[in-house]
Amino acid sequence: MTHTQIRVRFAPSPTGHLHIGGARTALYNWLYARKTGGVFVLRIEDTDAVRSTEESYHAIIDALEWLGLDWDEGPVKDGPFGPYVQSARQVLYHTESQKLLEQGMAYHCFCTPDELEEMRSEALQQRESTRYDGRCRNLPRDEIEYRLAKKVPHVVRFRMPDGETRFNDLIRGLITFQNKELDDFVLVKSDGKPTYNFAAVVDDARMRISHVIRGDDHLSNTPKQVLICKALGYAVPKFAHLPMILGSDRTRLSKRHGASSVQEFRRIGYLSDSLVNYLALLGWAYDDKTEFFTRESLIKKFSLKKVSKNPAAVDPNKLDHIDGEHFKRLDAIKRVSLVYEKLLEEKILPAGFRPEEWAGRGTGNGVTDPTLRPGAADEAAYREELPRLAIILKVMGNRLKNLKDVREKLAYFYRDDYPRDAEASKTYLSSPESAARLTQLADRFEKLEPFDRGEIERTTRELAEEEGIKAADLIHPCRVALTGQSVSPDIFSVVHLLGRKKSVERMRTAALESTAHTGRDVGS
RNA sequence: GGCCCCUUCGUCUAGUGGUUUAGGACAUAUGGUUCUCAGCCAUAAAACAGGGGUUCGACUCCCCUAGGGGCUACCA
Repeated sequence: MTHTQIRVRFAPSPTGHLHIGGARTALYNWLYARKTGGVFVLRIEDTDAVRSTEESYHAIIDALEWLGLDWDEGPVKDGPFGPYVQSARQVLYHTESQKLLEQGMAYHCFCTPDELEEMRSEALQQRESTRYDGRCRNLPRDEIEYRLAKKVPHVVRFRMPDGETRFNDLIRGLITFQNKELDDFVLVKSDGKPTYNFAAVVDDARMRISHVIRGDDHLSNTPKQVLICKALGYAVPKFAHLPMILGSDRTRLSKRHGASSVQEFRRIGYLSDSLVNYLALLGWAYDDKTEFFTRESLIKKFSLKKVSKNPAAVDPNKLDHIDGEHFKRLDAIKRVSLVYEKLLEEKILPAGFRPEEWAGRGTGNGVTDPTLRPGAADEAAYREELPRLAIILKVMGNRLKNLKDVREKLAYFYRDDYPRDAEASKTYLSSPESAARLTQLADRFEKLEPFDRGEIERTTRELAEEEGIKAADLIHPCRVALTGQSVSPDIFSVVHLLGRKKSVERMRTAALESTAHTGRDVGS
């Protein structure tokens, strides 16, 4: 075994979804391992029997896989230092705690939770420290044997030595704690399970972890862990404590802050590449310019030395921007299939959607692919719609910045119950003139041959000129009639993509509604 | 309360004693282009928490104060 091999780990507890704070910790560990040619270990810390769930375990595994953070050793992918789930390592914690007990570095404590609670509230009242007072520290040997034999519930506590404990944090430098500030903390709970501090140290040592990279909420636990290491004769790993990630209001991340789990970001439609890129930037920067990174470029550029010390607040705007950058760079095929999936997920694509009804053959719009099989089953719907969707995306251009906006920006291409902006209708569809113009324009579209973008524009401008009005006076009502919004891509392309049938239909409906609203006949 | 950590534009950050009138990005505002929007181009506003030192010189080093965060569980 090489002693220089770098081994890092991500050790989540399966008590909920993977938070973006945890995701960032996992990412930095992964990056460090990949950068140094080291090993990335995944370990599940499920010593809290009450809060750990199978569901959370799967959620975390899924999230890591989605982020592309593959581990070299861990659940699913076994390695030489397994098992990698703490509940399966019970014997080990037991033997290690026995060692400590035998050497007198730990002791049995029979205090009940009630006693401890009393101790604590008393200390609080006297405005004293709430540390354990050590009343079981020096129980007579036979007394201990007796209670143990009688199976009196007990825990194992660490016998805190005098002196001070220091360690050199890779990000924060030398940190010193006075041991008397730490108390005789619990190593083994009364159910026989190890506490976090104990299990983590034992596993880190047995798994040969060389660098512990984790959130800075663990900074205060570190001296305890160093002390356990020393008591057990383990080599002390190097530590790197990452700054915390805060909500946009700079308080601790919680449900109030909207999306905070990887799973939610995924559901909203962020690309995993984007989340990885954004998370990397939360607490780390390569230089004063570069902010677009792929996993590969991050591996090249990442360095623990450049990790910042101060907590970072999540900025949804910046995430959106980064996401847009990645979305923009997607190749066309990939983008089309991602958007198609999103359309399905969002249930925008109605079951049994038939492209030809919208812009299909015979409308002369040239959108359909002649190689497509007619009457295809639903599974083939994708293949059928693909060419049209590709053109929709091309026409949308950079207006569709990400997957997140698919619902809002693409619905009118796929269904008739797309959202309508009341303000837009009021502005462009409420006058008698607009109804009349829509009708005139629809009449022309009905007869237009060929029905392509160029002809659509030509006839629209022609009508405007004949009527002595600006083209915009035709364009705006038409846009609202077709899309329900006052913003859209190039309107002639939209008419073309929607097809003659749908376009004319929507324009006539809008004209009718407009007439109904004004309450009188607007015929010539 | 005790201990530990942190403090550059609204946000993420660059900056490691002089090259700085403190740079970039997001967001914001204004103008140009256009059928709207987006985009693109140009421009603007925006920060070294406060106070003491050290030094010829401090955003950079030290101390204090303030603010924020963490730990102080038989949670992790």
